[in-house]
Amino acid sequence: MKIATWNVNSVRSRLERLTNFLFRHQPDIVCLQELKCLEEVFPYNEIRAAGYFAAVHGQKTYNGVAVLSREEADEIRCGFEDNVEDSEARLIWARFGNMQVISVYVPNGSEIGSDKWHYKLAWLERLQKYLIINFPDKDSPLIICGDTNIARDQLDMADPPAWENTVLYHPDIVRPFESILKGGLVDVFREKNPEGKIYSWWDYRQLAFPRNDGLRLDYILTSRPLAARCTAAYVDRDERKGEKPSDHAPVLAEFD
DNA sequence: ATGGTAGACGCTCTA
Repeated sequence: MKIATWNVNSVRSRLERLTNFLFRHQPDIVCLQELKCLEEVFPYNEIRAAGYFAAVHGQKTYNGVAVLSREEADEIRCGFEDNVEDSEARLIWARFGNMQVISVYVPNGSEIGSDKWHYKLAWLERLQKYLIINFPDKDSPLIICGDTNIARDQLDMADPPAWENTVLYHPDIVRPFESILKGGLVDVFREKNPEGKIYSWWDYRQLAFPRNDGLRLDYILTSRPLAARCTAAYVDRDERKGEKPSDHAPVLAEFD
């Protein structure tokens, strides 16, 4: 089983890249973030022609998440369903038999102390609560993929001092993220690449990609029994090259 | 403190 996660930065402007990616890798599941479109204009036909079903939680201009799959999901749910008023499409859950897959797009946070920063902190608390309430069986097959907008530690940053106390690396977000992991999830990329210094995002500006001045912001997290069956995890850097790349490269993991 | 780039939308916001 092959799983991928990719912040595509607009699914419509990245459609040809995405279908080529699907053809090249033949993943079973792909979690997408930053669709930047409503469900009614999501390119279902092209994705279906590429051999995939799509569970979509869309939003105009911003955010938007999806789960693409070879087999159609048995059940789909959007958002935390926690009665908090929230118009941002940042989480979708899909069930395939007893396996559950979640695509997440954690808020960026803009600037420390800003309204968006406080929204990010609150969102992470809601995510933690959501996981505790909805996934009490820590041994059931669960996969959470997405752009967390969080680097865990120095191994996830090319230039750690540059990111100290920014919205992408700050104790107030690293702490809850580590707490979520301790709740029974494994960062399978880290497990397979303990030496770190491999990134999934590079700013479009200042030649960040050619200088490999990146961060690892995109994660594949799984429950422990699934993680034990992970055979490989890697970043497809080629997708950050060439014409019109997303600023994120896909992260992939394979399971026996 | 600013600006560098990209995408969607509509002359600005978000990342």
